Amino acid sequence: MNRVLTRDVSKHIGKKIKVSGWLHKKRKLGGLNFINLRDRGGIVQVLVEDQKEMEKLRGMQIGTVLHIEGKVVKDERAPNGAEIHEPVLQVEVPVTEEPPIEIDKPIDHKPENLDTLFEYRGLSLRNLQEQKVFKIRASLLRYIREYLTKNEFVEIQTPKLLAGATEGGAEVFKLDYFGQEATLAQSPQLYKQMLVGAFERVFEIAPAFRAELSATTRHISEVVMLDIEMGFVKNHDEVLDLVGDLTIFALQQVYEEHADDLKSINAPQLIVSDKVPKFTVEEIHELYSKANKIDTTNEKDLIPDEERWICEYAKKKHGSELVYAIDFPIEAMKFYHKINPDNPKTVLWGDLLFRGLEIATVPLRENNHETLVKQMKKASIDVKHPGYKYFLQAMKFGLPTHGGCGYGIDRLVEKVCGLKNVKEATLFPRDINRLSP
RNA sequence: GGGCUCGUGGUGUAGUUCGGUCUAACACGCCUCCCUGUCACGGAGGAGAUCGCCGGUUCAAAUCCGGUCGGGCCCGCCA
Repeated sequence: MNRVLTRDVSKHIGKKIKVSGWLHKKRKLGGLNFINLRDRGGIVQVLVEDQKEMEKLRGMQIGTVLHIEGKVVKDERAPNGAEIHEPVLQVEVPVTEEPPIEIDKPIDHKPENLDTLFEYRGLSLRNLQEQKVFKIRASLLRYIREYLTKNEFVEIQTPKLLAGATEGGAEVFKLDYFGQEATLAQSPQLYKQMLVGAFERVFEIAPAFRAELSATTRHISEVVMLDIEMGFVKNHDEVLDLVGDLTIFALQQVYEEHADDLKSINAPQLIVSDKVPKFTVEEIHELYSKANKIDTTNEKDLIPDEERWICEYAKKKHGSELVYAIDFPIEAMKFYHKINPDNPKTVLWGDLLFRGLEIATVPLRENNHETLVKQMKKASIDVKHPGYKYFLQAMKFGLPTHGGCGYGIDRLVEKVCGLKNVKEATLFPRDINRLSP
């Protein structure tokens, strides 16, 4: 007999079917017993009246792998209007050990208890509520791919084992590579720029490794980044708008497809407008300083509280939970950024913020070989180092005006699902204290 | 790198302020039994913790002190 998925059971009323899955819940009421069976499609209720059949489940814990044959009966009292009667149970994998955490009820996500959640991650993901986050994550990535592919971006994969650091700034992991020192890529930055010379438009969804000693709710040491790079752009706004439109599209699609899931995990309602509103860093400093009586006008970057504040501001005044901070001061620039020709104290660089958190950086690149070399020397970078040599080679042989983004997928999922810690949006998070599971 | 916090059965917590009736309580889970419409089922009973670890103070330590290990949060930095 062919297997029927639990979500399709109600289509077989009156027929005998077979379902396979995991024992999810036992409710014994004496002569009448209910068990729930979980498979990839959800849950089905099985009514077990035969004591001999029920005996097969004595000592069997949640997670026991079962095959059940029985008759589908329509009944208003059953969770989906139908359930399985007169079942014959076959235990494929008996589970006799009590699960260390509960998986049939919502799992506590208090910060101090997240460690337990991750210690038993393989089991906690069997919880239906936990799974929703990762189904939503998968859908987000699907819609992002869909949008970019439609706009003629080529999906690429760049090496993660590198001969040197790709950028300044973030700390990198060092490792032994056949006797030579190698690093783990903290971003595909220079590779994706090189590939603009070949494909014009590229994107990559891949892990990036950050060795920073940051223990906060928004840092993990292995992150999944969406990197986009596009050539022949007219100006910075074109790049900002593409990344903004992409985000609005993916969010709207996911909120439509997963409306029930998002509601059940208490995700906030989505508020977005047609375009992501933009504020210069200077404007944000002024607005924030005025509203909060704290002077941030001398900060080179936004402080975390400003990021939260401007998001609230944009939501109230512009009906958008997405907001751009643009024109960062030159003190914070990286060597490959393009200085703003209209205001040389600033860089053509925007940060995309969502629900109080920086989720992407969206700059324009310096594509003049000579200017770039100057900027690298100013940043004390060895232009002959193998980590930069080939990047400069591509630059020398013609890269058009281009820009793109580094986009934190984990952070996006966190905020979409209304979670409080980026680790909760990651299947197996890596942080300064955790390298397994 | 800096600062602040927490550690009690399998899980989540109470108790720690002010040491003593803590012989450590509650909920969930687990075990046995009862229960014919449960769906966070209900009821009766039961097992399970030397209170992270080491040392100190004291007649007496889950509780106070020191060290150590393991978490969490914030800042810096970043996605």
